[in-house]
Amino acid sequence: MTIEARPTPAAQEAAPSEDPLALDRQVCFALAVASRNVIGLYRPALEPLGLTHPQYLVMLALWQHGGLSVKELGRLLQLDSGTLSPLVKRLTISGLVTKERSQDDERSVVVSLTPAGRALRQRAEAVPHEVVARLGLSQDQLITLHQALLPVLRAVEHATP
Amino acid sequence: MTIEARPTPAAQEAAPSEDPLALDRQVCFALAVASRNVIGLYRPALEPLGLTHPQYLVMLALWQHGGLSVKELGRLLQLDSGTLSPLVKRLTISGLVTKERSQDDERSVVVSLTPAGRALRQRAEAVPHEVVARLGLSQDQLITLHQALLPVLRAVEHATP
DNA sequence: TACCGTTAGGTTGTACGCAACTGAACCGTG
DNA sequence: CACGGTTCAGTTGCGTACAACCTAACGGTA
Repeated sequence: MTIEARPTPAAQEAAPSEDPLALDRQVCFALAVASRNVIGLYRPALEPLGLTHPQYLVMLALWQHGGLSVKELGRLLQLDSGTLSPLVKRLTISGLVTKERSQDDERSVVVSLTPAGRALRQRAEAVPHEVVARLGLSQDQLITLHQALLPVLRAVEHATP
Repeated sequence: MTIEARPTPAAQEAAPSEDPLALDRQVCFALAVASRNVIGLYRPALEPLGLTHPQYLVMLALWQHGGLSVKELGRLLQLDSGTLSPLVKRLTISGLVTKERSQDDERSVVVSLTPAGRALRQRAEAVPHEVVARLGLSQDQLITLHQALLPVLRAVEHATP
C-alpha cells in the first residue's frame, strides 16, 4: 500500500522520499488518518443527538431500510456481530430501537426503530451539512474522494483473504 | 459529508437515491469502511511480524526518523498520549523499542529502536507489496486515492473544532 | 527564589472492531 | 424421526481511539 517511486516525481504533490517505507508514501496511513479525523468531526455534530458515528450509521441504515436483522446490518455496514451486538444494545438502552426475534427464524433478531428513533431522523438531517461546513471541502472534492474510494471498496470485496 | 443531489446524476457511478441520508451517499461511511477493510488486509501480513497496524505505523515513524518523543510520534501519527502510551508499552514488552526520559527535558520520553526493532525493518519491507497484491489495485488507482485524500488531510487540520 | 500557568506523559472510563468461541435454531440427509 | 453440519446472535478478550483527569517538570515573572 505504498506509492511507488516514479520517473517523474514532480507530477506528485507530496514529493516522496527515497524511503519506500516513508510515512508519507503509505496510502493506508493517509486513509486511516483521514477516516479517524473526519469521524472526529462528526463527534460534536452527533453528540447533541446522543449518537456515536457507528451508532449514527446504524440509524442511517434503519431510516433507509426500516427493520433489519443484525445480519443484514452487518452486511450493510461491514461489521460483525461482536461489534453490532453491544452497539445495538446501547441503542436499545437509549430508547431509539427495539430488538425482537424473527417469527419465521428464531435465530434472527430484527432491529426496529422506536418512535423516538424515527423522530431523531429530522435532527440528523443537518449533520452532513454541518460536517461538510466544518471540513470546508467542496462538493467536487467530496465526489472525487468518493469516486476514488469506490474501487477500494470493490477491491476489498474480492481481495484474497 | 453527503454527496448532494446533482442535476445530472448520470455522471456519477453509484446512482444516488432521493434520500439525502442514504448510506451510499455518505462519503464518511465509504471512508470508514475502506479504512477498516484495508487495515484488515494488513492483519495477515503484519501478524508474522507480531505487529498491529497502529504499531506498524509507529515502527515506520521510528525507522524513518530514529528516536522520537511520544509527543512527536503523536504529531506524526495524529494520535494522543492516551493511545500511544499503552501502544508504546506493548512495543517495549515486544522488545522492539525502549523508552527513556529525555536528558534536557525530564517531561519528555524518547522512544528508540532496539536492535530487534531495527532488524524488523527488513521483513516489513515486503508488507506494502503484499497488501497491494492482495487488494488488486493498480498503482494509478492508489495514487488517485492518495491524491483525493490529501485535501481531506489538509482540510481536517484547518477545520473548525 | 517562590509562584503560577503551561506542557509532557500517563491513567481511567467508554466505545468501537475483530478473532475466537458458545449456544440455540435451522436444515438437509439417511 | 434422528443427526450432523450450518447459520445467527451473543460473549470474551485484546488492542486501539479518545475524552477527562492527574502528576511531574518546565519556564516566565514578581
